[in-house]
Amino acid sequence: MTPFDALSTPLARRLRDGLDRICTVMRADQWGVAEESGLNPTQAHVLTFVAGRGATGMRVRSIADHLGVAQPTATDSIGALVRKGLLTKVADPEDARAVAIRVTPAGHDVVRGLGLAITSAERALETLSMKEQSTLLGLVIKTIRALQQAGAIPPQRLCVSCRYFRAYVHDDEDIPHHCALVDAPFGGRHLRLDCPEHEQAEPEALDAAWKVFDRGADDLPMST
Amino acid sequence: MTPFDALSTPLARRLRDGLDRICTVMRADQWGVAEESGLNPTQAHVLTFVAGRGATGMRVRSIADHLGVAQPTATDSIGALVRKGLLTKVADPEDARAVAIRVTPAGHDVVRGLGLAITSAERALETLSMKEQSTLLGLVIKTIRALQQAGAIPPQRLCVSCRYFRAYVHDDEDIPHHCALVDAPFGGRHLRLDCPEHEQAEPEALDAAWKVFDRGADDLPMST
DNA sequence: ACAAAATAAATAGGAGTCCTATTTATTAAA
DNA sequence: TTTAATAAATAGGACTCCTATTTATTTTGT
Repeated sequence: MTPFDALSTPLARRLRDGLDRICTVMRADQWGVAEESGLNPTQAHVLTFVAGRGATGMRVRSIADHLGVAQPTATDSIGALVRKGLLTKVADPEDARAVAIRVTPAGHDVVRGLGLAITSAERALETLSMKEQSTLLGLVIKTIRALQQAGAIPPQRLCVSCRYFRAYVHDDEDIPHHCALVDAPFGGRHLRLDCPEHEQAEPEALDAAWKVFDRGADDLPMST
Repeated sequence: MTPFDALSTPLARRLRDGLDRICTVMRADQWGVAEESGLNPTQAHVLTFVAGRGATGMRVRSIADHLGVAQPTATDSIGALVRKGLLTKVADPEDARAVAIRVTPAGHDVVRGLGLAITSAERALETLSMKEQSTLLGLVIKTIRALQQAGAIPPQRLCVSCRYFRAYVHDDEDIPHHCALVDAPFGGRHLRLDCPEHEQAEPEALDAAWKVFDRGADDLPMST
């Protein structure tokens, strides 16, 4: 039918390479943003991660896993942040081998500053239509799920893997989902990738939820 | 209607953060792949970039721009690759200030090896349906265009910006586009992000092509 | 033609990433 | 309890990545 099927690189490969291009920009963006706070991208990443989760203190290991780097690398970056007074390390009461890493007040200030920046990647994504953005979000979430299932990244706090999530339970196609925690309907464009209120659903429930989500997103009839 | 519109982070921001998660995996992937060849991700990136374009020799500046790093950083990495015998630097005949950087035969061998690896990101993308992958490709391309227009990345050799590209000229919805260079129809799933045969279209033609592409991808009638 | 401005790349200098391998504690298991 | 597994730190080394500056050329404006 067309010679392209045979000749071109596999679709998934091209997709990966395309995402890689976007990643390049994001790295460069991050230097710009982080630098204003006297940090580099890795430090900024560590700091915001701990700020987002570590009210009670994070372990070195989970920080390393989240960043996708070796544990000594995380130790390095945490050290740099401790030196700058943005993180503290205290003994973990539950395990004498471990440390609990927390953000200092100064650290929280920096995190706030980092959050204000709008990067060129974000601006580029804003040029897509709402519908496109929301489609893209769905596809990104599915990709993250696959990565999670493959063990390539630690579990994320996704709406779709939450016990309070109910996929496609409303007729309104604009906001077909429901969050049982706040007891409100919402739509694909509202799906979160890292919800603080997330509570992991049971495996069977999770499977079922994903199935509904998969079916719904692809080719749902346009009404009811 | 739903409290989520008011409460949640902007869609583009969540999208960026989601892509960021995928980037993290890709960085980690790249360590694994590159390391087998005795390289690190940056070196692998430089090497494949030069191999893909630099038959006649690349400038330090374009390599730096492609990687999104400062020029001295590119000098560093090029130096590491020259030391390893994978790149060579020769005086540029057109400009005595510049150098032409080329891949050595040993370098080409390494590039071949790098290309064989299948990363976990690629595998994750393969779990999406063909339709989803091809939708995602379209959205990635649009995002790259926006980044290009904002000057955040140098021009890519995209089908859609090529003078041989004809968007939506065929009735067959599976392969609606046409490449005038090879004179064959092809579909969204075949779109390239870095085609060696690419020739930049004139600005007005480009605008027109993008317009057709934009309209087509979003909500084209299902037949004819 | 010629000083001034712009450009190509290298250098200097320094903080910090990132790795593997190993060591030091502590906790869990056989 | 030995033995294993785990949490984190250390050691050591190659390189990334930055800003600022320097050294050559080219390009421009007069």
